[in-house]
Amino acid sequence: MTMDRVAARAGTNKNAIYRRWPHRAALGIAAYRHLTDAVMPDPDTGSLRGDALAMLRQANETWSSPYGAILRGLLAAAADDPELLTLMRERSGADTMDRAWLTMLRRAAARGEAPAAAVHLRVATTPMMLLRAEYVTRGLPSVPDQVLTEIVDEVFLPLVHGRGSGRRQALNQIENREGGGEHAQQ
Amino acid sequence: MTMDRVAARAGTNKNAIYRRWPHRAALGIAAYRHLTDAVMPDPDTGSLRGDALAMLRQANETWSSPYGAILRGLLAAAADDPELLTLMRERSGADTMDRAWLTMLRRAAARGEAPAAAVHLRVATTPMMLLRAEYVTRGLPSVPDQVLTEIVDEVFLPLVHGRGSGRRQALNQIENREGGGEHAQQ
DNA sequence: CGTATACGGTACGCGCCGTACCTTAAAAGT
DNA sequence: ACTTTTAAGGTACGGCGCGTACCGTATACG
Repeated sequence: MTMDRVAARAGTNKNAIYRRWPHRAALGIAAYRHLTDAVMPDPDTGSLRGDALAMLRQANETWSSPYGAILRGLLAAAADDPELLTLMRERSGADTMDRAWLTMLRRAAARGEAPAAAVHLRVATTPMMLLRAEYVTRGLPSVPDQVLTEIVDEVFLPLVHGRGSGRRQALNQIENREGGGEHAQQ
Repeated sequence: MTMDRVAARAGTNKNAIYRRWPHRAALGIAAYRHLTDAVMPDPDTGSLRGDALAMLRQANETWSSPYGAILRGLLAAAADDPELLTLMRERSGADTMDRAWLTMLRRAAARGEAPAAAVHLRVATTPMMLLRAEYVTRGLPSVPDQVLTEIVDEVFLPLVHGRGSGRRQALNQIENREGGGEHAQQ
């Protein structure tokens, strides 16, 4: 993903590219938008598990594609540039993704498949966060499907059902929060 | 984190550094080891919540330090080099960390604070994975303490208690696995 | 037909990595 | 005490990649 290569691949030279995009990063963001605008179909398979797996599989496929490779490299290059990172996140449709997960949870709650307390942003974003972290720790462009099912079956679904379904942990959390909550920030 | 700067800061020049470490990455790995060897005290606060928070806080502090900044930059630079990444992970004591989380869960299970089914690698690694993903999505340098408590209270503890505590989701998962398990890989 | 705007091409400066060559000081051997 | 081996510091270079400046050329507009 060098500018020279991009230019060569486009049949021209760097100059034409720098006329349209100020930075290398801007080009990457544009590529990302172009990539994400195409897809993201808000799956509705009828079960929470099916929806979650569909989302994860689609995301995994996206990030494994050649575009994804470019994206990952670009993201890595921008790791030390906070403002660039926020720009990428803003324009990347990441919160569109989060909203999709939330509506997915709402549908599940409406079906009685999940407690209402599971409709929570932190819960909704957890699977994608885990997938992202998996990308970071592995060097690989693709995550095996087994990992995706494990994220869903061993973490996401137990988490969804663990929230609000018991009174024991609710009490636990309340009484423990007394001792830990006021550390908030330093 | 340029080699010239490192050399200048060490009061010498690049040459001496390249005599000891073959790559820039090797230097970073050494720095990481030097960093992680010092700490990691396997906290035992008496409650699962306290232990988890202690681990997360300590990790957050570590990654926010100047060393952490170097590490993050280095990790970003190595994002497209799988063999280097595995080398970093092998020598980084990441699985030491995972083991610490597992023993933490075992202690909690022994105290009756968590079901035995919660002693699971995927569960144990989840909080650190979430923290890592938080670092990726934010520009960092540091994650506010509120996020850490949210990871623990909204995800980790419900997840721990959600596993094995109910028979409904167990059945759910079994019957659903019929329809999804054999997708394994493509 | 002259002019303005956009495009293609070459070349350059800067920063950084990694290496090669040279000089100098300390350690080891005789 | 003198020589030789070894380790260290210093300078310079080649390569790569980003971003910019300068130059030539084609197409649109008055």
